[in-house]
Amino acid sequence: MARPTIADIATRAGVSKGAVSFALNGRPGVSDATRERILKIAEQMSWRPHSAARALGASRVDSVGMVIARPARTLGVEPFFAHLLSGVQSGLSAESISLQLLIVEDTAAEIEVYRRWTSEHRVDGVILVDLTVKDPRVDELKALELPAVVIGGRGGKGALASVWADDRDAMLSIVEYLAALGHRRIAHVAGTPIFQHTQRRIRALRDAAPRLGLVDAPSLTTDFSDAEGAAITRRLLSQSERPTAIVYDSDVMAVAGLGVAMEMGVSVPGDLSIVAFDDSILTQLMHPALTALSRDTFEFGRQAAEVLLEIIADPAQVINRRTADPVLTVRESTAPPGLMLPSRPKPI
Amino acid sequence: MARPTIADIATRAGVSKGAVSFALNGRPGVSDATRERILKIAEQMSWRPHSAARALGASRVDSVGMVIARPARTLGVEPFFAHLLSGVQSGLSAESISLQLLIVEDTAAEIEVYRRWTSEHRVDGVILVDLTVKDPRVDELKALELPAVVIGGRGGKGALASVWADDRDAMLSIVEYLAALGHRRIAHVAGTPIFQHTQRRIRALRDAAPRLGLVDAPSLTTDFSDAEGAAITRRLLSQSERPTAIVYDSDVMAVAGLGVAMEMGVSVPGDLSIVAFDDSILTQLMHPALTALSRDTFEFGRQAAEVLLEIIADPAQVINRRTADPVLTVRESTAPPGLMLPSRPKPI
DNA sequence: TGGGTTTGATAAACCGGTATAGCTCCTGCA
DNA sequence: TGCAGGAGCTATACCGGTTTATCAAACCCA
Repeated sequence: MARPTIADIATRAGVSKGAVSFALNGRPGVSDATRERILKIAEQMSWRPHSAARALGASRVDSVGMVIARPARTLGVEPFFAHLLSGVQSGLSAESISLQLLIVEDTAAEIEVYRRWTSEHRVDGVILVDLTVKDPRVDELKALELPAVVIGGRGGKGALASVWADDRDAMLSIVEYLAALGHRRIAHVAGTPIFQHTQRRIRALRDAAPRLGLVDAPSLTTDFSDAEGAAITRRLLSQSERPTAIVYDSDVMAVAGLGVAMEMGVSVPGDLSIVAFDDSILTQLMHPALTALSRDTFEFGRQAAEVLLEIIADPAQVINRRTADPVLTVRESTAPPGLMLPSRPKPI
Repeated sequence: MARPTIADIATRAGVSKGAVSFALNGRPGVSDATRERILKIAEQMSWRPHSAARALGASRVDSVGMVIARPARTLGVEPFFAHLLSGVQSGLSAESISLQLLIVEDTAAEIEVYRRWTSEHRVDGVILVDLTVKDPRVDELKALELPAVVIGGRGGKGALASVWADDRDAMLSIVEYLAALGHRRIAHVAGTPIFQHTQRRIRALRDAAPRLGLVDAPSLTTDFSDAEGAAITRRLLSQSERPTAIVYDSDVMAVAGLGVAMEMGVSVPGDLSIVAFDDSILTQLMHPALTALSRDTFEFGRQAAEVLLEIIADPAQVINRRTADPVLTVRESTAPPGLMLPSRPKPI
């Protein structure tokens, strides 16, 4: 009882292969009665298209790819990718398109993968993350004519399709809140400057500083690691004029920063307010729980998938879709500067 | 300049398609001289096999699948999957086999995916994680005749291939260490009892308790969430006879437990030692840093991929490969019970 | 020197679909 | 009544590889 093919269905229904193909794909060429009959037989024999056969004839593969170029050890901690992935899949599953995921070490390897995928016809399109300034992947993908969607960053003049949230607004919502609390010395422990989103956040803070009357608003870049996050925090808190609030570009760095504050006897949020530019279970596990910017990452992924399918259907168009704005979830790590706290039982 | 096919190579080399196929696949049927010539031309034209065409003729697809059945929100925090994935990929990339990843909500959906993959010929085999007792997936995969490897749990009588580490030994190494420090009241905040590894850990502790002279060694099951981890810890620490050490089945729960201890004024490791049955950046970020059991998850994944490829090559065999034993990484959260600590600057 | 085996290569079938040219009715309209 | 046009279907080519049957030439040994 091997898997049935459309030929089997054809004999059983007493029609030709072509008729079966028409019926199964909802194309004209067969009467409604015949179509009905064929569909029923296909159902009975539990027929499923052989993906390779279909991919060979037509040129679509019903599969899209996503490559993440980061060393594995920095991956798992952030729920970002897990949520993004589920979102992407939920967007794809409607059309029962499958997803190829690859984790590689660097961008060079990533580009190599795109080349291979294209020449082997393994994917119909790809989803890009972590867009850098002057990202070489953009040109490469254009050259390969491989449909692509950029997550989190306008495709720019190069004009790949994109799905993005407004980093600028997000940063503003954080610093405006801190300024409203009375903070004037706000530091920003940023990520790697090669990422476009890092750049946008830095610029947003710099631009807003005068308007909000901030005395000092330095952005200090890091490699996103907990170690550098801690080191920079240590430096900031050792200055004679300490910041009264620090914004971290990731939850991991924020947690590391909190640890440093504790270790130095700086009370949070009494002496220092902390905000994480990314929410996760991590921020909630801490004592005090960290105020964080929550983004709907799942939805982000879902929309990216949706846009990619549209692009694949019609590669001529360029779609730039803006997703819901991130919202600031205020928890226990932010307060007016210098606030005397009612004694909590040993804050940690 | 469309992608070259073997027909193009054949004309250019002045031979038949068949000869080209033989040459490119290193099979006998062509002379060394001709083979050489064909390979050079293929190289020049930068030929790559069309994956669909190859999959159609032969029956392999050069692609394996992995389905993770967990709600997305519990995923990302643990680096487990990220490391596992990279490991799997490193094992596959040698043979340039691609990986299909799917995150679904439950086992029913997972089984549905296996059925679909099989009937659509999308994968040559699959990798299973989170084996439960009486796991329905085992029978299903046998029925589908889909090659499979179980990660972290012997295939059992059902006899799927497997790659496993010794949970029993791992648990023993933890409790023997704690017992050696002098602990006699050790509690175990376990995961979900439906998982085989949870069962094995519980049994290991129960069996070892008398030998180690443990007064009390309860295993309390949870859903692996930080909330339940915290709740159980609260209950344990409210008893008149508190445990002096707690072993947590995951790093997230251990962190939540640490938070509860702090909140209740129980000093760690002075009054309570904490061990996490899984290591990650989380455990290192805490103050005190948590003693944890480190497993080489990457290697785990790599070996699983390796075994899967062997199984695919020869489905008759059953491989059960044991990986390197996990090791206990001692940090700051464990000490002899009742130890007076030299004052640390505000331990958190 | 002749029959049998080995070597190197070819032509053609095949995998399971899709696309298309073409054929046979049937209908409608002049 | 004759014919254009369309609906409904069949036959067949095709996608890009792999595999098999076949065959000619070379080789081997008695």
